[in-house]
Amino acid sequence: MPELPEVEVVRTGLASLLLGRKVQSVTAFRADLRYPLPDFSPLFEQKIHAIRRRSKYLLFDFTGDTERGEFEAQTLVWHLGMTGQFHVLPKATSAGAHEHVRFDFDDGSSLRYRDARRFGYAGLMATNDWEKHAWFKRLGPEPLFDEFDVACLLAHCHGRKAPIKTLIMDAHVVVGVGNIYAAESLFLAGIHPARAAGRISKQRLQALVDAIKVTLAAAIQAGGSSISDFVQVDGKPGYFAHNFHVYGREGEDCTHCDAKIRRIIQAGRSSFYCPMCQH
DNA sequence: CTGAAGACCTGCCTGC
DNA sequence: TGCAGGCAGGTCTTCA
Repeated sequence: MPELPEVEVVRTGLASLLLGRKVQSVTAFRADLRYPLPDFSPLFEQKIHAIRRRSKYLLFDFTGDTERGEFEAQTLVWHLGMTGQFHVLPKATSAGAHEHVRFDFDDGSSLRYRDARRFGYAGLMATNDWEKHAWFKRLGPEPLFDEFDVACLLAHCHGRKAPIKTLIMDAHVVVGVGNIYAAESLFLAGIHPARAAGRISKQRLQALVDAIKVTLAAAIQAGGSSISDFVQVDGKPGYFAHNFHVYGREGEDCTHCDAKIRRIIQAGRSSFYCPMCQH
């Protein structure tokens, strides 16, 4: 399901429903997803006081403050993989297909995690040092922050023969750019996805930085992409798919010229581009 | 170090 | 209708 915009839309939806909720119980219906699930028992009686995002990870911050006493504040880290979904439903609602974990709260609601392919994963870590965890310590900048700029991208591209598309999808370079938005950003910037990263001018890399920011921001604004099974927390679909210029449009007309959109395989993934507009 | 390929797992669509 | 094959948004590991 998710690239950065989808995760951000899920984060907003969950925050609107779950802040201040106290955990009554957590049930895991299996021992692992991609990795073994953590022991959730430290979260018992704790309240969610913030829901944040870093890269494509959701971070649920708990208070550490319960009737049993004070505990070190914990952060529940969750990655949705390809098909993970969170839904907030009344406790009485029966489990759906592929529902692997549920959190029951004090107000009668429950948070359900569903994930058909089980590429998702979760971890529980101390709030004051989650950034030191292996999942985070080598991540690149957030694409929508000022820290991601042309100087940063240029430094990673220098001397690299790897295709630019592979490079912008590398989380050590910049986080959150997945297969869909990489394709869309490269189209906007007029850069061919197979072009060697080290052979692109600073000016064109600047255009790419701008295109990534514009593309991701527009997708968040639109409520995420409705590709396949992406749904928001309340079950409504995202709408960004209606705005795709190249992704999933092999053989169709380019939106800017008379050429047909092409598909190639890079690093085992489909890449879509316009042979006239991108070089 | 770099870059490519395979691995994880299930569902859905296409074509025979 | 049934079934094989290809494909899917992400990351991590392995190999040359």
